[in-house]
Amino acid sequence: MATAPLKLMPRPEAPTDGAGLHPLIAVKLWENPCWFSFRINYLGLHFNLPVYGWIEQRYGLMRPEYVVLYALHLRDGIAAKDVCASSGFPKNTVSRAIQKLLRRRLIRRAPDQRDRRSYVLRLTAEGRRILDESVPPMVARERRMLEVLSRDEQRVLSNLLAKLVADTPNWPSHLGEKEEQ
Amino acid sequence: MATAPLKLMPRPEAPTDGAGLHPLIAVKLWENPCWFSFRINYLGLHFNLPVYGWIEQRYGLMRPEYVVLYALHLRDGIAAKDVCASSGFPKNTVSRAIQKLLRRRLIRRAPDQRDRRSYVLRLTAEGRRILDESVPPMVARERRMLEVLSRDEQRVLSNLLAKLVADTPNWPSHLGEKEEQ
DNA sequence: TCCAAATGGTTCCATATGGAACTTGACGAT
DNA sequence: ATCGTCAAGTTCCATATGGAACCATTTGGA
Repeated sequence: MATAPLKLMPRPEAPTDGAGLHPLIAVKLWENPCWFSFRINYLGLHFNLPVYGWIEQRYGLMRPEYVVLYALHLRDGIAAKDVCASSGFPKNTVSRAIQKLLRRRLIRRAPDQRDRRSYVLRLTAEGRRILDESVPPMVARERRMLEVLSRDEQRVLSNLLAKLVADTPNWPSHLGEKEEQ
Repeated sequence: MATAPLKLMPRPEAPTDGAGLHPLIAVKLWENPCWFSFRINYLGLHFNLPVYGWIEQRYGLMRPEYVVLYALHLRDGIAAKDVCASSGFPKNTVSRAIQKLLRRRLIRRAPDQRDRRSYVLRLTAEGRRILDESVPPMVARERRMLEVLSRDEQRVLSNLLAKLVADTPNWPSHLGEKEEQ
């Protein structure tokens, strides 16, 4: 039982910032009981929209397809179920994405020896090429987003967000559950 | 020109946490050049999925519809364009959401005197009732998510995220732009 | 050992979603 | 005044998306 969280996060400092902010965005930012989820979602949007828009019109890859590709970039040899678990996409969406990537020869797959229902996915050279080309702009975008924060602030933010992510397995999956599903 | 951001955020402490984490999630968390956007998106997911799932099956309201409702909860008398600007939904989606809310008498609207293309949106008593009922569980969810953080950590996190949101108007809207669209 | 339940992946289908074109009104310049 | 441009909202349409049912395999209990 932690101490009760704050009722509402107050405007931290003089709003010298927030100059060009749309009035309703300012309201959602400063007078919102759900300040956390709004900020998270809003920031996510400002990454996803430009990044996945760019990827789609440059490579003709939908978001789920690129998500699969990117996951393989981090760990070659994973299975569809891993992509589902780590991305939150439903398995049919991931399945379809994989089909399209196979047809375009950006990945290949082999039956998993340990579990014959499953497949081991791997990047092809062409798939790797696309990633080598597209990841740097993504990273650049992120850096641009974080640019207002000092290096120390970035470190602190990283730690706090990591703490939250690491705690997600303990969160109830539905609303109104009495904890412990 | 700020100092160059960190190449990669290192695992901050001994991974005493991260116990029940799926291996690929751990990888995306600790070995990801785009650590920020992953964490943001992942956390957003763990709010949106349960919350909007609950709202849909309880009230039959889709996400865009509830977003409109919630915006009116924060500021009565806004217009559709404000919801678009602050939520990131395209205007046709918001338009449709408003139609459905009108038909269900959860909101009403009047022509805007200053601009006769536009409408002033307001909650009805029934709309307000739904909000009074549904907002507390949402807030509870958020609190549950933030529970691992101390009150001070929550305050710091709030400030850092607010800084970022306040800076969004300065971000280029497309990838690969040479700053300053 | 065998059967029920769970799991990885695919297919089917209904629909929510967003791009593009359109209508009406505002607004600035000449 | 009048025209061209832009903005607010709506409608149309093609499609990406996710729920549900399905098959094949694995798992774990009795």
